[in-house]
Amino acid sequence: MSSQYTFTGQFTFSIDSKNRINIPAPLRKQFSKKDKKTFVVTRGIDQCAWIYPISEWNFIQNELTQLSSLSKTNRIFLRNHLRHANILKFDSQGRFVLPQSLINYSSIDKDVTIIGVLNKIEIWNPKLLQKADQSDEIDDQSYEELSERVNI
Amino acid sequence: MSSQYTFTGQFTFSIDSKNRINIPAPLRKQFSKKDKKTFVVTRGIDQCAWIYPISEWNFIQNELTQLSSLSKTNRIFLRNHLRHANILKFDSQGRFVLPQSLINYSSIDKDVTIIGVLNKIEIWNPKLLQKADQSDEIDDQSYEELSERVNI
DNA sequence: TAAGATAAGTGGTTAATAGTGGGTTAAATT
DNA sequence: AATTTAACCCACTATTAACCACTTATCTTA
Repeated sequence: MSSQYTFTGQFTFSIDSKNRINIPAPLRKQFSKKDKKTFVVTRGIDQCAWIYPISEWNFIQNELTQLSSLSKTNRIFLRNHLRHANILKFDSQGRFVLPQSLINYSSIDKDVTIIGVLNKIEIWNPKLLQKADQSDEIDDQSYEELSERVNI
Repeated sequence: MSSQYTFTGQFTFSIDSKNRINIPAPLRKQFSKKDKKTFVVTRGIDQCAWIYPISEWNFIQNELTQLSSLSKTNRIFLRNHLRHANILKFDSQGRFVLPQSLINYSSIDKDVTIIGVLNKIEIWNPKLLQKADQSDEIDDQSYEELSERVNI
């Protein structure tokens, strides 16, 4: 099953004095009626926050139940991915308050860069994203491997 | 599956004070009804912007959904390819506004050269395209390799 | 070939929406 | 009860998107 969400694009907004962040309108508009402005914010694997519409999150949760807790890797993975998940809604203006723990985790200060990555939305400190841009290069070998899976 | 689009030709237009670019009528006319004037503009691999009709883009996007975000290479790849993708429509006159980030990326100033390249349309700064023409030559060896894949 | 008609490219104006800031009330916590 | 926190509402401004208008080019038909 593939996602109904296809978030794309990049936006730089500011976080206000009440820790509210506006979801860019083009992304917000994609939210289906059934998801009712409800989503999950959690830690990204990189130093950013991830947002999943609730139906996407439920789907991921389903996959996670397949992982046996007998494996240590699985236990750690499950713990770290579930404990930081917050179920939230955005308000009538399309904003939500980013929990302090995630502000700390992703070192967010005043400005945030919001990017659409298919089934999720990422919230970054612009400077950290820029740094990641520079350091995270894909080597030729990896490109070769990707080219066998994706035809662009 | 092969594309329904076969864009060809070259056109030089101007970008106006509101960053609008006109899609040349011969290219525009090819847009199918189901795509409803909707397309994606994103970074080209060379220093230009790429336009995909939405159905073409969806096909690419489908392949991208197969990549798990647990892989670091995948995360970087997905981020960098999706963040610059803007879903747009052209207006009743057949124009669209080129996002500032892409204007910067492709160093577009006043005039643009628009060329059809099968399933996508490329937007260039005329000077850069000319420069690419001169420097990007295909050597005999590469032509030999191509000849085994394409029968012209 | 000329004239009219149609379409294409370009420019500007107006109306709607998006982003941002702040205040008020309700809820929760201590 | 007092203080803090969160939800809700209202308002301002800048940007964007829809609309209208004009000029140039192309096509058609007499």
